[in-house]
Amino acid sequence: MLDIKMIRQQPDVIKKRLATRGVKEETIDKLIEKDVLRRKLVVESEALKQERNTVSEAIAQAKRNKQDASEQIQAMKEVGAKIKQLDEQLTVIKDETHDIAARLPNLPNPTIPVGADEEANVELRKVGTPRKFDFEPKAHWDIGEDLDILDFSRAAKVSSARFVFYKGWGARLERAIYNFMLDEHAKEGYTEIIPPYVVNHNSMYGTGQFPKFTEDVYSIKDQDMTLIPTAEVPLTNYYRDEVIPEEKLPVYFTAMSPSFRSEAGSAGRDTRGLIRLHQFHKVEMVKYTKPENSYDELEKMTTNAGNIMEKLGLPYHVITLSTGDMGFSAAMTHDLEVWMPAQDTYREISSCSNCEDFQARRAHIQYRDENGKLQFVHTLNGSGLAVGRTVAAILENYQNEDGSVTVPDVLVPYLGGLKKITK
RNA sequence: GGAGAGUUGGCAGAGUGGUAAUGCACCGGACUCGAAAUCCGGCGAACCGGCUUAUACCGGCGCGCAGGUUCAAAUCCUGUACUCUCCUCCA
Repeated sequence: MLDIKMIRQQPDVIKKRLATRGVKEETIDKLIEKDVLRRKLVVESEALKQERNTVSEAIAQAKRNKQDASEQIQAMKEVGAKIKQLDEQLTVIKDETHDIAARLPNLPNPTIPVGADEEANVELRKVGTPRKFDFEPKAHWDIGEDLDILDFSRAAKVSSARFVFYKGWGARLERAIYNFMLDEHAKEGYTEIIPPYVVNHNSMYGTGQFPKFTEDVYSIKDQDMTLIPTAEVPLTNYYRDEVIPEEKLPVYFTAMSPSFRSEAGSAGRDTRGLIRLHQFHKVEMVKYTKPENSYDELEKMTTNAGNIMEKLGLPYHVITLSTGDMGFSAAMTHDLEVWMPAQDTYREISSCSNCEDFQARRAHIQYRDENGKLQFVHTLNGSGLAVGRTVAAILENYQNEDGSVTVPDVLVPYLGGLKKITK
């Protein structure tokens, strides 16, 4: 949520910056127009309420003195009716204002590339060198099915397309990977959390998924319950409606959780393999920081995600997303993309974002500064990493010509000493 | 699933229709070499608006949330969320 006072004070600046994210100027004009009307109604209503309070006090006084107050009571009846009418108008205009404001994306950080889509993203750095294969590398879904460690067709039978059974060493590999990731994050000072995987509407609103993106998630019918699309939701809402003691900041959380996504609108994309499923595991990192530290913390978080890949020996690069490619709540996002040999390209495996005070404002997450004033914290979130995509990357990058897959050294202890997955 | 109790500042806690006590904490002052104790005064109810460069000031709102009754609601009525206790069930 953006600060309405800021929009009121510098509408042109806001329009210009939000235009880079596809927000029309008319939307802001409409918002401001409604805000003007809202404040006009507030002033009118409050003036009448003040009168009512004053006269009511006089009525109370008269009653105590056993005097007649019927004239004043009669007058207040009319005032009361007028107030009711104004407040009804006010409720409508408030809802309308909120509907617009709640759907405005965050202001992009001024330093990020401006562009309509991923074409404008900028590569920050490249880490590791893609391996040269002296045979034709197979896609991870073929490797997984040949080794009988991934089963997509039975998942389609039991559930639907875009689900998978991990089996045997496949399941074991998935578990090894997220245990490894959680252990690494613990070393960096993140507190491990196992959050609820189902959350209420307020939580979805707090992180910015609702009201705009209800189509992208699975909600339970007739209940205020939604399957989390990412652990970011419970982790960031942990401190919703709270004032965090200053000395606790920054707060670092990490959690492994399933993520559920309806993938509405992505029909036909990544239809095979582990890349785009309705349910996948992800190790998430979330931070609450003071405003002045949030960008340093974003760099650190991006490094934390990158370190996982380096330890796993996976080549990757880091990009900064352009204004048009960024998620709704983010002010700046670094994506980490892992090298996928069979597709001969980099694919997103992590996304680290600084939301500044956008989510904190929605979710009312504050701290008291040295002057005792309430300030919104900054919130950050990042994947560290998407586990299914990590499995895919390992299968493809570590495959051997005979169809076996070498286990990355750091995972060997997590797989009971196994060094190679074979048939 | 059934029954009951509860939800009021940072914390504790009073308030059965007349417009949110009190204590602790916090801030200021007195006393003191200084501190503690004591005394005096004050702030403080996530918020919104007016006037402002900003404070200050003024007003509204505000007693879990949403409605209703009333000139007037923490208080009465309806619905609902959550917490706790007991019963039932359960990994």
